[in-house]
Amino acid sequence: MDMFSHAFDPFAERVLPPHLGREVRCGFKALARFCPLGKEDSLEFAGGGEHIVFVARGATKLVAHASEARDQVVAFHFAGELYTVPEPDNYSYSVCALRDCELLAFASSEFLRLAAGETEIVRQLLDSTRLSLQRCREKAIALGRKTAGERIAVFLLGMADRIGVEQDGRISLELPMSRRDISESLGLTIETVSRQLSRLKDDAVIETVGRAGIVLRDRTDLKRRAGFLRGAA
Amino acid sequence: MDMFSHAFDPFAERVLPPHLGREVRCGFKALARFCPLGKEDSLEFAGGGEHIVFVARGATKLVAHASEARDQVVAFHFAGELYTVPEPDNYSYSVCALRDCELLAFASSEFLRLAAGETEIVRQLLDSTRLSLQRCREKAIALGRKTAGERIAVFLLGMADRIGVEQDGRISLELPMSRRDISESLGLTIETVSRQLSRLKDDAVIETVGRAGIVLRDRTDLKRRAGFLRGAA
DNA sequence: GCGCCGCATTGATCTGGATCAAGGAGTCCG
DNA sequence: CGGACTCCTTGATCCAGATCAATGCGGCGC
Repeated sequence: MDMFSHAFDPFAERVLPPHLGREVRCGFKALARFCPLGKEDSLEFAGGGEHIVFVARGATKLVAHASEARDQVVAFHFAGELYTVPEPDNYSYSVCALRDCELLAFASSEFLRLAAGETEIVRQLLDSTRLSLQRCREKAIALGRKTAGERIAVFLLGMADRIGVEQDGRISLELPMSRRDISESLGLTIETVSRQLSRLKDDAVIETVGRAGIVLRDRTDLKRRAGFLRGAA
Repeated sequence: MDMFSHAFDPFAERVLPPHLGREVRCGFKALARFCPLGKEDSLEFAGGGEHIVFVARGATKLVAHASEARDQVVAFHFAGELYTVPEPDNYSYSVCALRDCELLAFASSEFLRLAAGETEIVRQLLDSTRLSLQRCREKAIALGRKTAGERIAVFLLGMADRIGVEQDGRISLELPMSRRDISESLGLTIETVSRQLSRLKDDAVIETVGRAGIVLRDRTDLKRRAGFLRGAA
């Protein structure tokens, strides 16, 4: 089986309903642009227009270019996730591979035209969009009202939920993004990210394993440091 | 005609397709909770679960309670807009009237069940959600990477697009929200908001009319001050 | 139209995180 | 296995915006 089909299958599995007619299915297959990206490679969508991206394999960041040398990471996405890349407006956006990736990219208008009759696909897209909105709102709350320490705690808890693996009672994660990516996601500098992680290590809340590995030693304490009003325990 | 119908009609007009069957239409009418709110009144959704809100008349803020005395305004919404209020998770959310309002509130799960077969309604909801996501991403960029002056400029330009009226060649707006609301939306303090507005007034970029009135005298200059990379002119 | 109240403005000072500046340590490649 | 390069950490200083503290003034009630 070729690489494209290998990437398309998980998309179909996750987004297209099983009973979907052969023509529509082939329509999506024809519309999908297969994008293998090496680590650090970017997808630019210079052609304008909104796009829909599916991560078949790997991990990506969605970056907004606010101005010269001021980028904001809008979201991280992992294998199996579907999301929208905005049409360039006040900012330009690009998708960048955190590690080797296989993506499927669709022009949003075409995707929606194909999906128009298929409620389940529209519903799937709605659910993905709602999840993105949910995460974006939480990010806005963190950026607007949280201290550096709280943002790091929120970030680690979120990553633990998404890519953490339980290992002898502890949650362990392998961060695919650099300190720079984290700082650009949290509205901080790399120095501040580093200092906050060091503090968590000094306070025995986390352990670090090499550059990317993190083990959460005390999740309760981390939640407390996240400064949530609810579920503070 | 009663107040409820008066509020339901604009909802039906905007969200429900014209050919929609009588039963489904009545289903929505039965599901809608009519909420007249006085200025400063809040809708709390203590019952948990996600909700969908339509603003029939008035203007609202969606507020997240980050922690004791630290609220973040997630979004402002005006008449005719449809949006989702998240289920309480790490934060609790409430909808607050900026002035006298008439809202329709729906339990999200029920709304989606009713809409399940109706692609156009799901599509309408998708479009609303995409717009919310778009705005939320721009907010995240502003909160993560922009200075106080830039945030105020972005805010004024955004409000001008949404509620501004052209008046002898100038754009004039009547802000329904207080300085506190603005500061809680932009991740600043009321003092900083006030100082930045004073500076814009001193620099003859805007005029103020009473507490709420703003006239944009030099929109180009304001765009420059917004620090956009694209369309900087 | 006048006086009161609460929001808004303005000023003085403080501070969390940015910026500037060296080192240190993973990791990759030969 | 070693060398070097890049990313990360740590330390010193600075500054935008927060905080603290008085007034100012628009709008509403009487």
